[in-house]
Amino acid sequence: MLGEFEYLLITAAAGLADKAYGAAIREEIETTTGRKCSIGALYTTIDRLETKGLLKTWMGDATPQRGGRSKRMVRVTPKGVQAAKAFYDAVIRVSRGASWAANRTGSVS
Amino acid sequence: MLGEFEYLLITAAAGLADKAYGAAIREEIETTTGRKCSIGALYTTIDRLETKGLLKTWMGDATPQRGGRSKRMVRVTPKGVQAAKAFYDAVIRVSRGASWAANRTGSVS
DNA sequence: ATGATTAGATTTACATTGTGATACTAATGG
DNA sequence: CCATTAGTATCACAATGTAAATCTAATCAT
Repeated sequence: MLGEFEYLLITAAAGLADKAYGAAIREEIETTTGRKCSIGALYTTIDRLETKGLLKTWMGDATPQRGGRSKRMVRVTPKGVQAAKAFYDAVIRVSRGASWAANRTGSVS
Repeated sequence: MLGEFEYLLITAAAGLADKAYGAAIREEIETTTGRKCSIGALYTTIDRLETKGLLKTWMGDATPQRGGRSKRMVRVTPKGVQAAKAFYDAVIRVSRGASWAANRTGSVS
């Protein structure tokens, strides 16, 4: 099963689509969660997810800005999407009936 | 932030209410998730959550059955409920827009 | 009453995941 | 040609997740 931060990372990367690369993903995570995302957390997790085949990464070209360095681009693989879905479904299913979860019927309006 | 298994455990315990004790929680987790819950995972996590103040436990009396041993009863503290809610909300918020998440508006039917 | 059986809890050791701190790399601007 | 800067890489450690084996005491059958 995915860890919680792994899920966050995959979700952020998926949302950024072809604009997904290390620093941008970090930015995204920080804005959507409101909490700090350390550099270490980011790249070690990217590495691990790539090893597991849930992400694919490659070096893109540099930002044409002062200091712009070659970016590590990220793409979520089908297997990654599947794992994310499994995580999400598990949380929803388990939470059914919990007082803190919106009392959903399972059907969507 | 809570880990994923910690969330599972709190949710199961909350659902069982005053019938929540080690073995029952384990049973609950296995049926709602469909995956094995090892003994070690269970009690070490209970210990950790208690240390963090998210659970309170005490020894109850034995089941009046052959081998019935004193049960370790579990109650989720207000702080525990709060942590679970935070975890749940974080997952929902972050997943907004993800292809694998049901496209919910935030309102509930 | 005594040993086998059994529900349940505990412990230990290790694997996986999460995180801060620090260092590296190369392009740009002056 | 060096200071600055966007971005990546690495390291060491903390927190979480898990399997396997063991302990405990109440009941049952004899």
